[in-house]
Amino acid sequence: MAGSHSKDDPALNSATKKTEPKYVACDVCRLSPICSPVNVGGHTYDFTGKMVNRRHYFKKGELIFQQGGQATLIYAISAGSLKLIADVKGSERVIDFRIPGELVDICSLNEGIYSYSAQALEDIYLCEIGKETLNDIASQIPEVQGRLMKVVSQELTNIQKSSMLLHGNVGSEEKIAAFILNLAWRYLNSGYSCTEFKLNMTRTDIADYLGLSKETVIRLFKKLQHNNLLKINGKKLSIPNIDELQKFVGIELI
Amino acid sequence: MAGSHSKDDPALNSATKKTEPKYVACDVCRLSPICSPVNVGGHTYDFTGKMVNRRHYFKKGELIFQQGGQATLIYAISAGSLKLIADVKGSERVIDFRIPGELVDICSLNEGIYSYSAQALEDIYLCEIGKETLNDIASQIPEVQGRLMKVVSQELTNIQKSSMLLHGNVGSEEKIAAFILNLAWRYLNSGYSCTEFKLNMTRTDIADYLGLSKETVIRLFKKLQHNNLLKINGKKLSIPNIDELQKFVGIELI
DNA sequence: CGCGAGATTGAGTTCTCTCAACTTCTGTGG
DNA sequence: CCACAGAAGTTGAGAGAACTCAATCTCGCG
Repeated sequence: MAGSHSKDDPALNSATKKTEPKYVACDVCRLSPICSPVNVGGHTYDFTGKMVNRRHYFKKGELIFQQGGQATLIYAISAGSLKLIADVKGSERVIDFRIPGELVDICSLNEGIYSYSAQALEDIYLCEIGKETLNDIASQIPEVQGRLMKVVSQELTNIQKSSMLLHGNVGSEEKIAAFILNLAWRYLNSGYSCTEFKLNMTRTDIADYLGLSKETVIRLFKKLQHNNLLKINGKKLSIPNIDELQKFVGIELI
Repeated sequence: MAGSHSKDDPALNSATKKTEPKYVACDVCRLSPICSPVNVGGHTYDFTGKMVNRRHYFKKGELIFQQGGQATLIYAISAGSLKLIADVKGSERVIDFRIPGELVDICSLNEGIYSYSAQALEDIYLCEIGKETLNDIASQIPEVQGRLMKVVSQELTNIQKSSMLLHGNVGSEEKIAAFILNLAWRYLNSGYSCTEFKLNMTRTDIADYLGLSKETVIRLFKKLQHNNLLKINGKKLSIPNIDELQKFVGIELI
């Protein structure tokens, strides 16, 4: 019964076909203020050609950048999703995930090196912006500076909100629910359905991200499903009643 | 044997005497770029008088601002420390702590309302900046805009680093160690000793912040002390070997 | 079709929480 | 300065949650 209508839903289906992925619309991308033309002294300029490399393709499993490497580019996801991972005591730890429309690592703006690695969870397309060029243009054109400011402070708010959500919950069941709610919220921000989307990461990734074992994640998914807070079928997830989920998590996000 | 040299250590002793607290130096404050005079067209202007209210006093336990309230001011701590708390499912949850030199809630820059409350952990002094005025001046003077950008993106990096540190650890013992390491790093950033400082918050606050019970926090403190990673005496804390602690946590921060 | 990664399930162990008693610290009023 | 009350910190014991280990199942891909 499920899946009949999922063929055209980009959230469920991004880049699964090898041919042409569903790119996210530029106007939901967090970088869109930067990519829009600028009006200076009555003339309109488009700087993006100088610094934006659009839709760079990366294969599933490929590393986009590596922890410790020189940070010269800023990435935004056009299609597909990825995970951020860091080496902690010799083993890999999942720091976060990124979905279409989101920035990958805005922190690198004022950091010289990447503090984690980014790995494609599926075939993805990224827009890349040269950090140096962006900073140069921003320092010369106040309008761009202002927009960049908007982008960064919006990102700050998002990170803070996510962190509060995941951090504030004691029980593991609530933690997982909060994780899903956070994802839902982010899909909504990128113009997708917030009640039905695909979990592109493995259970192990989720477990690692939340600091739980994969078995616990599986069992709590089942428990949440039993309590009618989630419906999960493999990687397909849907939220029957988002208000119930929010009540359970204890935070009004959507 | 302890305490003989602690009388003049501001980290150990901020605002414990009722008379005059040890204010943090302006040049370690995260807002100092904003408070410094600006050069415009060959002339030097100091806007701070227009928008900065210096060293506003708050009593221990007092609320600086409240979750849901209108965010009109941005705060930086001049002396003392505070906790950020939010209401989750009817009960109070500790979101984070702030120490001298740090900004209290830079997120409110582009949010209309506070997403949590701030409560003084001891008698504190705060510098307040009017949000509106700051935004106005920033939009008119590129130099200020650029500095504000610097402040915000630095804050973004800090939050991200803290979140990564606390989020990335599986075991509770490592979680607490990471919390202490994070505090140490922040005290260092504010010009204090990173190996010896005071825990101004209660054990319950720490437990709440980390999602543990207060009993577990106490027991794990004891365990960490037994393993020579920490020395704890009431609220006084010292780190015998910070490299050992970092190795234990698995992240090189200092 | 078979391989391998990922997902699932069960059983036993370990860790953390809860509850309750008790001690210590702190601030206030006499 | 002392006594007292309330808050914070500490400790122990039993219950519950999450982890580990191991076996099995499923699905996508070559």
